[in-house]
Amino acid sequence: MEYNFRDIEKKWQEQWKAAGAYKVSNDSPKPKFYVLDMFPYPSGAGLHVGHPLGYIASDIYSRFKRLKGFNVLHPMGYDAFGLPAEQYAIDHGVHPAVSTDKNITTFRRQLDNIGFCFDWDREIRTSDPGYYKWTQWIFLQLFNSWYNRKSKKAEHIDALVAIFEKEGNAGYEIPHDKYQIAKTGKRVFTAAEWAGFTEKEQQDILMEYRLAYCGYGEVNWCEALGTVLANDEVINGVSERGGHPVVKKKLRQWYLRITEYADRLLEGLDRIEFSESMKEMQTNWIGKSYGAEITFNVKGSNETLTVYTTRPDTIFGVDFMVIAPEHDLIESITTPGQKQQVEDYITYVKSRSERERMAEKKITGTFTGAYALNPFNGQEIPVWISEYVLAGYGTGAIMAVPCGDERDHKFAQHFNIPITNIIGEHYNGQEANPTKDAKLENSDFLNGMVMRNAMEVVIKKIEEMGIGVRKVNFKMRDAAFSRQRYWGEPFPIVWKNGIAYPLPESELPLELPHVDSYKPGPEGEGPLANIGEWTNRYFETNTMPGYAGSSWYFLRYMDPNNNTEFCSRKASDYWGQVDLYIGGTEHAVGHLLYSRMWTKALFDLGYIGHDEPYKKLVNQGMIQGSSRFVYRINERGCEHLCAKVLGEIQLESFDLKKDHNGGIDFTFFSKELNKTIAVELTSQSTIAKKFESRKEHLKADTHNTTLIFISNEELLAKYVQGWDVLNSWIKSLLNSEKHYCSDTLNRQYFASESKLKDFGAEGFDKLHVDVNIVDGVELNIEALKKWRSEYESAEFILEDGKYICGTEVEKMSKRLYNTVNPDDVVNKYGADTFRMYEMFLGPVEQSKPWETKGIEGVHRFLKKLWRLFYDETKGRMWNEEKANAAELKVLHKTIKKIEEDTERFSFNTGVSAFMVCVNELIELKCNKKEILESLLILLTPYAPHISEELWHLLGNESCILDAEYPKLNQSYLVESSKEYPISVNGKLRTTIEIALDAQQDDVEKIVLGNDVIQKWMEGKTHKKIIYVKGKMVNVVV
RNA sequence: GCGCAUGUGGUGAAAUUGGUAGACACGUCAGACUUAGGAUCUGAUGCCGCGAGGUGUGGGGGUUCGAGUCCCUCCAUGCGCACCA
Repeated sequence: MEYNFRDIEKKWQEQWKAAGAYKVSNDSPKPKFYVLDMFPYPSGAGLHVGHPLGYIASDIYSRFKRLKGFNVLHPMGYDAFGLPAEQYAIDHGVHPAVSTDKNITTFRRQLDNIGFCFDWDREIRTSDPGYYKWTQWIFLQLFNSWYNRKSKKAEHIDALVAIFEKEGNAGYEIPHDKYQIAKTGKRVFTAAEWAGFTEKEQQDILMEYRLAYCGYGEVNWCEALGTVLANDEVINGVSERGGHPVVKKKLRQWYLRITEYADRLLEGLDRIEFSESMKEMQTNWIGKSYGAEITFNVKGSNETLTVYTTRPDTIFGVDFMVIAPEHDLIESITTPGQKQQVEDYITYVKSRSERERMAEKKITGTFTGAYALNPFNGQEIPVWISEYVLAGYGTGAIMAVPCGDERDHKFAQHFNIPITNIIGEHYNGQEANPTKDAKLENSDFLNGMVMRNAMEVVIKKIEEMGIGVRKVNFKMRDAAFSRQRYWGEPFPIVWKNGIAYPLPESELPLELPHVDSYKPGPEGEGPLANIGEWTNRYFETNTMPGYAGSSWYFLRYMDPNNNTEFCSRKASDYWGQVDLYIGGTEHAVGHLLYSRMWTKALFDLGYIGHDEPYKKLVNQGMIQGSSRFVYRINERGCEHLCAKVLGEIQLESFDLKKDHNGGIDFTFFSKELNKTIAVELTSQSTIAKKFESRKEHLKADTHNTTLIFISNEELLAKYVQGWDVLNSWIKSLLNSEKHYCSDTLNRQYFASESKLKDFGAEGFDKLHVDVNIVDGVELNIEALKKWRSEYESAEFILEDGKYICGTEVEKMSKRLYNTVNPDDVVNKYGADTFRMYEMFLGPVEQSKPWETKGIEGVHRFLKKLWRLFYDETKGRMWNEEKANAAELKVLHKTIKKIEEDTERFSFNTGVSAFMVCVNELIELKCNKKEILESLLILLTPYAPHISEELWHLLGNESCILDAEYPKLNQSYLVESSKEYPISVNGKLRTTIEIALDAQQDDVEKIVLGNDVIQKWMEGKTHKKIIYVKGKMVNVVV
């Protein structure tokens, strides 16, 4: 009886499905455990081996917890709205719903192949109206809420209206600190004023408070494509597709007021188990800083310039100001002399994406001609514009202190702005020093004060003088929450007279209408603006962004079929937080912040009982592709090769030179033969024509020229036969009296990696080939010929009879032909092998390239395990004898290791522990059911199919998925002595077996009595002996 | 540019708390069995050296009896940076 994984896996997958083995109930006496994978987007390319990495990890953990007696929720679904489907629709005319559906079917089939324990009855899709009804509903809750800074939580907007009616907004500042009420030009109003506002005026004000609000924002607008582009679709100011110019354009956008939650998002990080780096990324993204806003007068103007600084202590080191190119003040303060320059600069900046502006190493900027005045000493400070200052952060203006800030320093050096040193010897004149511990100099009333302490003094002073305020700032901006696209959730909003009215709940879901074209609407609006029945009803034409549906999906899994609520309070109270969330770091600051904010808002409004969605986060690394390349020899390669041969022939009587007039590659004059030899290399397809026309030229020739026209193809054909063949062939052509013109097949030549040196650095084209037709690095030539018809007649320049490909680690992507389909791997080795191999590759958190080499080892392990039970020739191996101490020790060592490793997500070492265990049992010739049965339970989370099969073959009737996890018995593991490593001066010299309960004195005697140690001590006496019980001994001499 | 992560044999990696570096596999080499082997089994395998021994965790420096692990610094690679999801 052999290990027939195909039958076994098929059989159990069917039986588990029929028995509803993965069905999870919301009602169980067992403790709950919620394991979640990050929401996948079902791309058209299907799953590649990189995708399941995290799913396998979470599946193992889920099954482990289930065996440990938990009621485990482990659901799966699809983040089904998204740009790729829409782009596909634009290119191919297929409705995104249709292509998405198809993609999901493929995804599902591929997932099923791997044997996951998902409860598919709970599947959700964000594009399903039954789902997005609730996305829209939550949006309405956000729209109908405001953030009360006093109670520090979201509340219904009606409560705010009641406050306004009673007392105006004096106690509740408008969140956006620059906003002024259009009618009054002020930020504050009384109850009476409120009552006097029109509905529109009232609604405009309320919009400034809502958690989901409508405003205006700059986007990357591409006129030629008629669409808005993502930052990474813009390269060097032009669109990635088509290379059309891209400019900034203000468009009406929806936003989420996530900034109101900045402090709570920071605070919440202390209560959740994310990696430190993840918390750090979120903290940096939120970017809370403490400082001051200081207002400067502008010389000869009524305008004032307000800057935000985190270092008010450096106020006397300010040598210039830098304002963002979008800054409102530019127009009014720019002097006539600088106007043209400023305008040119702004035009340049408009073409640049924010990313480019921040990444730019080149220093750019221009002077406005204006001067700000230092409020303390009246010093004139030139005001510059530069792209490194972003309008959205702080006040969009900074005071530059070159001696303390690297970027300011570079800017000052570049534009020759004199630098004031306020930190004495801490500044070396070469580079900035951002210290806070220097004593201030050149700083008026601050002189002699340590910078750190001076901050507080300055802030107090500027507040006294009324020229500034203490200010906490956040780098985080409100989250843009709309897209000018089709394939997303429609907003349940109706616009009437410029007022946004929420659709009543009873009209949800507002379904996405059918469109015939996915082209953008007028003025940068989305495709929905093209639909009459949509615009006639004044519906919002923007749609929600990709992260809308994924911001709350973990709640829907708890209660996926609820038609009356997004998730019942009973269900969310039972399941609570996601106990384990597995996914990539790429979501660090997007999805993971947004979903945390949504959770907090829903918590504030009383819909759920917890305010952090994910208790523990494990980041899975990416599986990268290991690309393979073939090298096609090109024209330059042939020339290089020919030159090499000609050089080697070393015909002294020939004078090698380039013929510049005739376009001939090589021209020789032979004194001996008294003739000129012209060697031309060209491709077979054009050689005959060139040869004839050259012959025509020769009629008037006085140099007695012999033409040698060699095609690239023939040159390479000779090269393939060997260097000597090529060499003597060319020699014979040169010595011949006759003209020569190649006549061979037109074909491509590919050179194996080590042959490339004959063709020069640019003599070949590097082409991706499908990794699936390469065995390791050796190309399957026949498969390549079949892969592309153009390669059918290709020739290969081999090394040792093989074609060796080049390799490179890249992102795994269809485009790079380096994807490996899990279906193929599962088909060849089985799901159990695939699961264990993915884990065996290395720690889940780490990124690594996929290599199929090595999977044999894992497959071999499963076969070895199988042979402990059944042997192909000997039949049944297992017996019911009593286990001895050695066997029990192996088992319990394994129980301990597997439990620990699984619990800490160290699945790779877990797999090796199984291997060690099986190796040791084979060594002990142990086939005892008592041992093997427990081992199977341990193995179930990793390799469920083989475990279930053998479990039943041992005579069990029940399902192994709910078996009782073996209990560790420490007493089997107790040791009495240990082989200690003994070092002399830190260098390992020998090992000695010493009892574990030995005391310092005993150990010293034993060690000093050892011959090897005596030898290494070289007669010297020991200074001390370090003895760490159970670890090691070190003799210091 | 800013932020984060990662660098250990020919390869994937292990070393959980500062305590025997390279577990477990792949590959390679040698051997056994076999009509056969892309099956199975046995042994060897970081590097240098015949050996004694030396040396070795990206480079340089430091702390320590002892550093892959801690600190400083430099280098390389990968990921993210707000409309990809």
